[in-house]
Formats: sequence, structure tokens, C-alpha cells
Amino acid sequence: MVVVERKSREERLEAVLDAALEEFGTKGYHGGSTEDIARRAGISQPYVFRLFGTKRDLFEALVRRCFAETLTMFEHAAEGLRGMEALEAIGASYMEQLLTDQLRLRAQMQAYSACDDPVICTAVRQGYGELVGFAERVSGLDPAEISAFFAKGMLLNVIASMGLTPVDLAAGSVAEPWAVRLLEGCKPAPHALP
Amino acid sequence: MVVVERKSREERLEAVLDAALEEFGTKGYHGGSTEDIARRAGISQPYVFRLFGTKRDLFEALVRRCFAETLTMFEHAAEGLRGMEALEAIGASYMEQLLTDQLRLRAQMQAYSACDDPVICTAVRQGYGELVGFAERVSGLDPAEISAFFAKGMLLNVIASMGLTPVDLAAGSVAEPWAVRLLEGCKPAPHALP
DNA sequence: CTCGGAGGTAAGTGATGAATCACAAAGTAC
DNA sequence: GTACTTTGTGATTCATCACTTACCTCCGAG
Repeated sequence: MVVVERKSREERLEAVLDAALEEFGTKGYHGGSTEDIARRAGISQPYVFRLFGTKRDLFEALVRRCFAETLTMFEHAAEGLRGMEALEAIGASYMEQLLTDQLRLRAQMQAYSACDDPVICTAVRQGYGELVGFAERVSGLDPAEISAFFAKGMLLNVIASMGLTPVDLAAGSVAEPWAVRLLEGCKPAPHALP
Repeated sequence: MVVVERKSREERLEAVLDAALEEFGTKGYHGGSTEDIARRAGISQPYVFRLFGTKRDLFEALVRRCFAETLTMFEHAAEGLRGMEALEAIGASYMEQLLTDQLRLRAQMQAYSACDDPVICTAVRQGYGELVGFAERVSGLDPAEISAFFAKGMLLNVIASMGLTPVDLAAGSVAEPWAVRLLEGCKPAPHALP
């Protein structure tokens, strides 16, 4: 047998979730393979099953971790703020993810797309519901503004999926002027002075 | 051999695309099977390949048809209108699809999610780019408003994917109050009288 | 009437991929 | 040191699926 550095169960769980984020984030739930995930995580494929039971359970765990991290991000970004200012701070953080965390945005898209599966759908609704609930509480704004806020978030997710983030565009591989304008329009408007 | 009503090639192409919309719309590109599509279309699986070459070509054709139909819908909705009025008319039509055309909204999500594949990605960007181009031309508005418009569209797509359309909610199977508010917030604000 | 092409299928093939099983080696407690 | 748990793997199974091959059956033109 190949000699392997033994790690704790917890470490492996994290490593597999990281690997799953990459795999599922790009190829989706059905498109991603447990074999590839195992390879990325540096373990054998059977061990993935030992750790997570089934592919679906793994995907679900990934979805839950993703939403939990996003909620944490929301909380940090909004710390000490209220109303529209809180939303704008969160929005700014979210836009930063276009540069630093594309994979998580794509994974979210894959989660929505996998909602055909009821188990996954439940996890997704729970996660999304918590985000909406937090935004409502922290901002205290009415549905129109909350919707507009989450709508913008979704647009960013899609832009990430299409490979039209500022990073991709700067890489020069694509030249889609409309995409540049769309991104431009996502930036918050400069405030009129009070 | 089973006796089968012979149809023209064109009819079969349409039938297969309809079947593919259902299959791919719910299960996604990787999750959908050509076998099921054939069954839905009432033909044998090999004939699907005869008609479309590969699964990928079929998916691409579906994506193109979807975007083309959406563009047509935009054009009809905006007929004779300009500026914000045009966008609002289109937006209203799009919201109607939540009730009548959920499948197309879901299929769009699946298309974005399949952008890992370069061929599909190209088709998706082209289709989306045309929609954006049209909205820009017909409305003449600036990026912020165009972005907000498309953002709202994406939010509706996601709501459809999560099974949180007015139809689903009315069916009583789910009770997610935040989803109701999110939908509420998507309706255009009643105009201040001039 | 026959022949060529268009519509259509039954029966494979080879690859992949989720899940299982039996087993090995490294800690750890006593 | 020995028994027990935890970490881990190789080999295998069984199903599914994209795609192919070889064939069949109508129908209209000459």
C-alpha cells in the first residue's frame, strides 16, 4: 500500500469539501464525479463515501457550508450598520467575491440548478431563506429594496458562471462590451451628498 | 417492429427540442439523458442522435432556441415603447413566465450552469448578449438601470429553479414567507402620478 | 414495378461512475 | 505487547449512458 500521511477525520472532511467545491462548482452536481473529488482531495474514492455516505449527502453538505459562509460574510460586512448602508456594505463584499471567490458564486448557481432533487432543494431554500431573513432584519427595508438587492446578487452569480468577471475580462480571452457595461451598472451609485 | 406514424424531419426536430426542454430544464445538461428525451419525444434514442449528432449539439440547439424565443418575447412586449416603459413592459412579460413558462426559466439556469463547456458557453453568451443589446437599444437607459433590469430577471429564474413561483406557493406544498415577500418586491412599483 | 432516399429502430459497445467489500496499517489504552 | 479503534485503500460490482452499426419500412419518381 502507498504510504500516506494520516490526518484527522475533521481535516479530511474539510479537504473533501474544498475539493467538492471545485468539482461541483465547475461541473455541477451531476457533472462532477466522486473519483475526481477524491483525487483533488488526495484520498481514495471509497474514503469519500466513508466520510459522506453518498454523493448527494456530500453535495448537500457543500451547499450548507456555502450558505453558512455566505451568511457569516453578510454578518461581518454589515457589522454596526443598518438600513441601506448595511445592504450596500454587503453588496460591496459580494462584488469582491467576483474577484476572489468566483468558485463559491458558481457553486451557488449549481446548487440552484440541482433543486430538482428535493433533499438538495430543501437545503438550498433553508440557506437562501436565512440570507433573506438576515438582510431584512439588518436593513429593515421593504420588499422592493430587498428584492433588488438579492437580484443584483444573482446577476453577479450568473456573470461568474458565464466567465465574465472582471478577472476573466481583464485576461483578454473574451471581449464582450455589454458584459462590461452590465458589471459597471452593478456598482452602487455614488451618493448624493446629504 | 412497432408501427409508427411517420413525421417530417422538421416536426421531429421540434418535438425533440420540446422534450429536451423538459428533460434538461429539470435535470440539467449532465443530469438529463438522451434516452429519456427520446422517450418523451416518442421516438427511439438512436434517432435523436441522427437528428442532432451529439448530446452537446442538442443542448446547444436548445439554448439557442430558448434565447431566440426570449428575444422575440422582448420584442413583442416592447413594441411601440421606449425608455423605462419598454423595460417595464418586458419585465411584466417576464414575470408572466413564472406562471406559464417556468420550464424555460429553469432551462436558462441550466444553460448558465453548463457554461463550463466552451461550446455551450459561447452560445449562452451570444444569446444573453443579444438580450442585453436589445434592452439597451430599446430603452436607451444607462448601465445601472439595465443591470437592475437583468438582475431582476435572474432573480426570477432562481425563484423558478427553487420551486418558489406563485404557482408553487399557491399549491401549498411550501410555506416560505420570505419567498412571498421576495416575489412581492419584484413587482414594479406603482408610478407616482406626474 | 422497382429503386433510391428519407424516416425509423433493435441490438449492441465501451466507458464511466456510484457504491460496496474485504482488508491493511497506524495510533491508543491498558 | 495485545486488543481495539480510527484512518485508509485495492479490487470489484452493477447500472447507466452516449454513441454506433446494421438493419427495416415506407413513399414517390421514372
